[in-house]
Amino acid sequence: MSFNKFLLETLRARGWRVTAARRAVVEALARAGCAADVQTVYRLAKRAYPRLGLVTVYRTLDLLAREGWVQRWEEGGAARYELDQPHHHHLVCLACGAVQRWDRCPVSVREGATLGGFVVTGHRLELVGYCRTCREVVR
Amino acid sequence: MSFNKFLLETLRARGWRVTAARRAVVEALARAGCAADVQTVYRLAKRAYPRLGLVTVYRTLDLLAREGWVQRWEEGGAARYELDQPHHHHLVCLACGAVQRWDRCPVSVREGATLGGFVVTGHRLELVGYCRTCREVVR
DNA sequence: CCTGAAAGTGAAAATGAGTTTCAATAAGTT
DNA sequence: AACTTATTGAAACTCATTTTCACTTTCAGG
Repeated sequence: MSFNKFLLETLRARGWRVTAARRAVVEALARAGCAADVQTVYRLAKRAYPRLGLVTVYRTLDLLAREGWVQRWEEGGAARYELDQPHHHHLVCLACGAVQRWDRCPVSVREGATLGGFVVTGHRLELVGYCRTCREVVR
Repeated sequence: MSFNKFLLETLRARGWRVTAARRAVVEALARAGCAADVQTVYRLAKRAYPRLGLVTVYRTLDLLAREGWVQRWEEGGAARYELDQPHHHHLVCLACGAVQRWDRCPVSVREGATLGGFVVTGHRLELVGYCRTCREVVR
């Protein structure tokens, strides 16, 4: 809970208002864990603050992304968000679509590297394959 | 042109019909190069086969992806496709959205590796940053 | 070469994620 | 408490993608 408070207070310090809707979204995001889609965040947040609108979830996630508190990425036609945690990647199951977090980084290109004029500021890696369950079921 | 023929004949051998629409899409895809969006493929293919419908482009790209001839990935709300070429990755510019192909692979996890029950069959890597042009303009 | 069953097609309508608009509401300053 | 202005929710909208369905084409078998 302390992290959420810090996040919200930092937002306030930067001139944004701290509202019930934003509090609910931040809390939902923290509970949702890795790579939650908008609907999941919406459902969780609405539990704590029933008159929350979906639009506000989009707006808040966008705000948090622009302020650097969450990462945004796309998978299967819908965006996913997660609180900006220590550098990690994702294991995406081709059969069931489940996303697992994986804490190692097997990418040898570091921030600031220049590749023929292109300056690298970061990277996104997804390892695709089959999760333990689907591995047995499929094929 | 020979590659396209091979692709189409292989499809036929697997029981799919080779149609004018599919020929046009495959040719467009070959011309489009790296990471073409659906609209680009559609525009190119329609030149060769004017009564082509957009729906058929979606369907054909989907077929080719399922048959393993093209890679599909998502970026900025619209899917991109490209003929499955030798393993490579993409440099995505945060400012202008341009996508460049990059032929090296800095990922040390190989196919077949098992990570706590998850079997890796492949990976997708995007290096994000600023292209030569935007690097000078932005900031 | 014909022919017919089944696959494939295009147009239009439907879906669904995400965005915009706008009048009403609430945060935080005075 | 009053006031200014950011924020909100609902509804309408946009745009990529999918579905439906009546019509067309492919190609295996004659």
